[in-house]
Amino acid sequence: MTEVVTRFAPSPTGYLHVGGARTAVFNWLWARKNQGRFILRIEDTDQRRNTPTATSQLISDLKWLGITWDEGPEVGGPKGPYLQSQRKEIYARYVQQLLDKGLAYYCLESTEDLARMRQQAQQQAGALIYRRPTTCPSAEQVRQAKAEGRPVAVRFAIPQDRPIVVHDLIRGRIEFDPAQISDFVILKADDLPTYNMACVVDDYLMGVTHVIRGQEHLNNTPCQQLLWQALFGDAPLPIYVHMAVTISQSGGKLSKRERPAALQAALAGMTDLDVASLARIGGIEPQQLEDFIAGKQSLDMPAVEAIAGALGLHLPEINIVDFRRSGYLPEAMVNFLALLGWNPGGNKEIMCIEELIQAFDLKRLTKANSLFDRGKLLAINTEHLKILATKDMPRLVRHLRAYLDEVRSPIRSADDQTLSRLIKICPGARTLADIEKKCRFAFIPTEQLTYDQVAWTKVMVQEGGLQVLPAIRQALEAIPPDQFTASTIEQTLRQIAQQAQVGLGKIAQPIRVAVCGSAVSPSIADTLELLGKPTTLARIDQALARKG
RNA sequence: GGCCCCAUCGUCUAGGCAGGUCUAGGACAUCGGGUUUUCAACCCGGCAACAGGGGUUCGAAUCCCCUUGGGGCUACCA
Repeated sequence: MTEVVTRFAPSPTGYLHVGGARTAVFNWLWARKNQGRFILRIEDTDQRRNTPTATSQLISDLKWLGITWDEGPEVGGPKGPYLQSQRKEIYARYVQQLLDKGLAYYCLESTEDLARMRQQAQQQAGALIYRRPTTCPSAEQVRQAKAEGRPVAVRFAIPQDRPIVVHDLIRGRIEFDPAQISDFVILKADDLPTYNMACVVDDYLMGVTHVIRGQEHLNNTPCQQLLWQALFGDAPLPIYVHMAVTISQSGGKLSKRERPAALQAALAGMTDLDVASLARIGGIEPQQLEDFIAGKQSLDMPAVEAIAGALGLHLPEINIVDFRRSGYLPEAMVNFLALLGWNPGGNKEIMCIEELIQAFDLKRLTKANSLFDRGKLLAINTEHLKILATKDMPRLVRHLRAYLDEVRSPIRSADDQTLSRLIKICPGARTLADIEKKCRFAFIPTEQLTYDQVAWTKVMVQEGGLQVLPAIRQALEAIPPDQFTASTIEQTLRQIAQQAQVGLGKIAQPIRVAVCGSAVSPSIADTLELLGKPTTLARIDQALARKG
């Protein structure tokens, strides 16, 4: 039995996308399940699209998810380098081999030539299918073209003598007609290989046994298989596994465009817009914002996020960072991603990493595309939050701290013991953001406390909260400082409620609004204990003074 | 347009390959009720699906064909 080797091979064009993360999860799970190796390979052969920071961002997103690789950037390995841009000479050797064997040939068309040919083909049959001309450019012509700075590419000649049969682990036998497949470019004019070429060479050299990827690559597979056979003869092909893809609510691919689209839709639906100040927040011109709202112009991410943030708008999460910033747990993310297109067969859904590795099986991958459902993610996150709180509090505290740092919450100054306490007094929280929102009142100075006007009017004015507050204050003040604990506070408040013959809510809500400024916080006793006696009293006084 | 993949509740799916045990199971969402000091969580209950049409068969969600619908590819992107 040969060792299982899988790889995740993203092209570094930005943040790690959920779809990419899902591919990474499946490859990683399969390698771990089989005690095999998992490789991270960076496919940066497109010089125009790659951004310099993308690789490090990608790496930090994978690390956050808890995905570790045995070979790749940062950890190295025997088959490196793991950045394709650093493997140029390797690919060049293999391209030359194909050229020598007559299985590939040069072509000298310019981009404009190809565009013209494509247009012509469109009018007749459909797509352009490039075929080897009877006489290909000679070595002399190639040299001359290069000297003149004209583009020179190398194409692979698709053998036309037999159908191409691909075997896919979940889809079975798939037959392709070679007449439908264009002779594709393997070496670009910039001397870098194309995806199909680099992928095949690297998968072979790195000993990849299972190619697990999205089904958008299914049509590349005959090309890659042909290339593999031309280059490596009878060497066993990797096992191809084309997973169904994840699509968005709107139908197509889950795209980064969803975030700007959500913002645009929200802005377009607003009546009283302060375009000038919003544009300033986004760091753009008012006219640009107008055009964006009208759908005439796009905005870059920082601008989109700044404006959405100013409006308190929640944008749909697309990248792994988005989920991290929304307070999701990595183990919930991995659990959810794994369940998108796979399931263990029984009714078990909530699984920790170890359980996922145990249960994972490529044969149980689903064939149909699935819709990304954030509601389900939320539910899974809620479960994991609950599990971690009882089974691994230190770990949960680390997650919470990382989240607080990420969103620069005032709570981030608290020590670990306090964080663990916050988690305990927020038992039903769905995300780390819930905990932050619910507890931040205790970490801002009393004088900077803001009051939610709706809650204030309802609880303090309409329901007469301000009238009962002085008596409550008196009772709380009577509690000795060393006994100002949740249980004593609760006892005291219940007594007041009983004597006044009202429900606890009539007592608790006015205090809550007075000390938190809002109608939402942990249970009232926990809230006051967290605040401490002096602050509690000071805030009640401040609230009482507020009525004027 | 051409080629490839796919099709069970609103969503993720079990069941399909080895046809009867499926009056189709679970989870999320939703709705109703309960608990409750707010939010959330929690408990109980309800609604809800085999895309359509033809075959094969004693019998089809399951096998075959067609239609329809969805997705992907059709780059010197990956």
